[in-house]
Amino acid sequence: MSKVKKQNVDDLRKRVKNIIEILEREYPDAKTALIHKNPFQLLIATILSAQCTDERVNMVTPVLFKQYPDAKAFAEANVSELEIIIKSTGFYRAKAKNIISCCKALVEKYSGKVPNKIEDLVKLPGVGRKTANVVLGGAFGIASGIVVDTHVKRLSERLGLSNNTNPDKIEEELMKIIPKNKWISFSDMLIWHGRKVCQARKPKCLECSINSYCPSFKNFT
DNA sequence: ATCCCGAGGG
DNA sequence: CCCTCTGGAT
Repeated sequence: MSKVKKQNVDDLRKRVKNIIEILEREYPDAKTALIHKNPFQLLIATILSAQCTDERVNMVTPVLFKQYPDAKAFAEANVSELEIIIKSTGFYRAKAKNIISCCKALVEKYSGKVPNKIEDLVKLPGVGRKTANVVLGGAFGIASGIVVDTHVKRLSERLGLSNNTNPDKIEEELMKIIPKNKWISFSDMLIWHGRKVCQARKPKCLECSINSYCPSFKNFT
């Protein structure tokens, strides 16, 4: 690694440390917005959350889990009945298909229990790194990586923490500059901040608590 | 019109 | 790398 690059990484680490300190005060109980601590329910809720708000996911999950309490029940579910229940979360056909095949795999390979290793989770149908990291962090408390969703992606770019567009590359870069004990809370804080302040369209830069650390501040004011 | 706590497939 | 899948909120 070149000297210049190492210096950049050190600067980034310092800047991230300050950003994290401010956000921790602003969002003291940053944790997953999906209300399920149970690994299985968190997994299903996270699959449902693609391109859809957590409020809407939390709207359907009570009836969903009453109807299908475990992986076995989902594995044997009727596709169109499942589709009707999750319709309001969008992408419902793909999600229903993914959830059923995911649960079939859980029943066959893991006797219905959610594995706690990222290599295993990512192999499940419909589960990518984002979903896997949410489940590992939210339900198992394991910092196996960093959740990169559209909010984390957008804020990382605006804050100058990563120049990449590929979520896997962004995760890789973030892991280098963020202390491991902040991996789980970091994404949640960015997601909260991304929804409340640093929105995609009209970011509220003037009321942003970390604007002095943001290279994009001038672009929006 | 445009965006939302994505993943699979070409 | 791109595209598609979907309803709902703003």
